[in-house]
Amino acid sequence: MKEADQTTEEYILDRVAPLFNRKGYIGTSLSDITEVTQLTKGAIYCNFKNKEDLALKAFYKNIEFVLSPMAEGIRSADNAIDKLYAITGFYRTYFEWSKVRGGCPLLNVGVDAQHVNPLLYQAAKETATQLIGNLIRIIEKGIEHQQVKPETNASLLAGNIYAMIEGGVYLSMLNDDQHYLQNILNIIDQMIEQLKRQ
Amino acid sequence: MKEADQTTEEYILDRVAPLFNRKGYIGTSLSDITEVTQLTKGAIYCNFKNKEDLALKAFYKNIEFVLSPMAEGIRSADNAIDKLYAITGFYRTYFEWSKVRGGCPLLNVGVDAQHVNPLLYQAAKETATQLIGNLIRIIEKGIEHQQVKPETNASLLAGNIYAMIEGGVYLSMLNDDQHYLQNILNIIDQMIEQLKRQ
DNA sequence: TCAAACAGATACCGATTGGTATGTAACAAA
DNA sequence: TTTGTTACATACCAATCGGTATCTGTTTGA
Repeated sequence: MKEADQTTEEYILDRVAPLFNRKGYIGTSLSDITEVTQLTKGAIYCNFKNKEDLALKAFYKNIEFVLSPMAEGIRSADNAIDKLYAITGFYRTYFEWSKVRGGCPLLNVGVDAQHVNPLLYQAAKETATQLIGNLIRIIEKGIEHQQVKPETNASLLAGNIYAMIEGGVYLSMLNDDQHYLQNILNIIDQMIEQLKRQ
Repeated sequence: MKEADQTTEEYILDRVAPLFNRKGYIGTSLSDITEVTQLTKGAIYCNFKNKEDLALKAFYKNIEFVLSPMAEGIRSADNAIDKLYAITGFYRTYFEWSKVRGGCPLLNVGVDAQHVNPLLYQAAKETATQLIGNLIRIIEKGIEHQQVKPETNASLLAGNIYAMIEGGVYLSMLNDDQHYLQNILNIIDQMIEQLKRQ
């Protein structure tokens, strides 16, 4: 079961994170957790303070998992426009990629936890802020290095792009049809093209 | 408590619907329900088959409530372009309007119920299909009556608009800041403006 | 070699879950 | 007035909830 060099904590998180992503905080019970890990409550509470602690770490695990391929794509692009295209390129694979983990954890937790678990909700909020912040910085650097039109409103554009992406993700998940997300990414690509300083 | 001409069933739904919208299907317990209605389980199970039946009817109640002002706006516009502007105009009030009910029921149930309650999930899916369908019909009628550019892809555009709206709703709810939605609606208004057949 | 430390299993806790069987009081039809 | 029906309350059910105290077996350090 457990991989050779993996701690029990990591093993539990690996098994439990997709569960929380799918069924939400309240919807995931401790018996679900013991079943999927094939461990007992003793083992769980030895490695995590409580259910909330486990759910929070599972959320970060999910975020790290689904977004990990994006960072490399951004880094390997050497100008702002290509970095933006790297982001939309990444999200073109996102539907299938995140589906195996139970969908987009940012969307799931942001909606699920809002009136249910303040800590999880705060984590989702901060993650979104961070993602949009990264986008803002890319655009601003692009303006600075004269790759992007100087009149561009970076934070406005970044917010719009992320709203569009999450909306596309939502509709695609709801209908189990990735076209919604793909079509939105096409629109974003058009917006990026018009950002270029010629 | 109960309004004069209101049946007990309607009274229960009125009280319970915002609860389900906020806390989700599993997160809303029968004791939450009896507490908010000041009724007993006997009364609840006399008027509804079970929790699932109640949650489903509560969802439709929520949808009807939050979307009811939109229909009138659309109907009173006499051409496709103005109908589309009526939709974005409605969604400019949507953040504050839906907030008192616990946010957008379509977003909440679509995300909450997916791996938890097939019936609710299906209801959310069908509601989204219906909303996008309405939008498609408006655009197609606009093409037919030569108000909208004939080369417009109605279903593509309708999907994009709804994805953008739901994405804006999501980010606004997450950050408790309606600017995200407003900014997206500005983009959609630009898209509508470019739809005009001149 | 022995004791302390630790990881995990077992067994249990009170509280709460969704649901139901029965009771009761009000009303409607005869 | 009687009788059947309805609407809701009460009281109860087994199952499950998150969490903990205790036990056991292994590992580690002196």
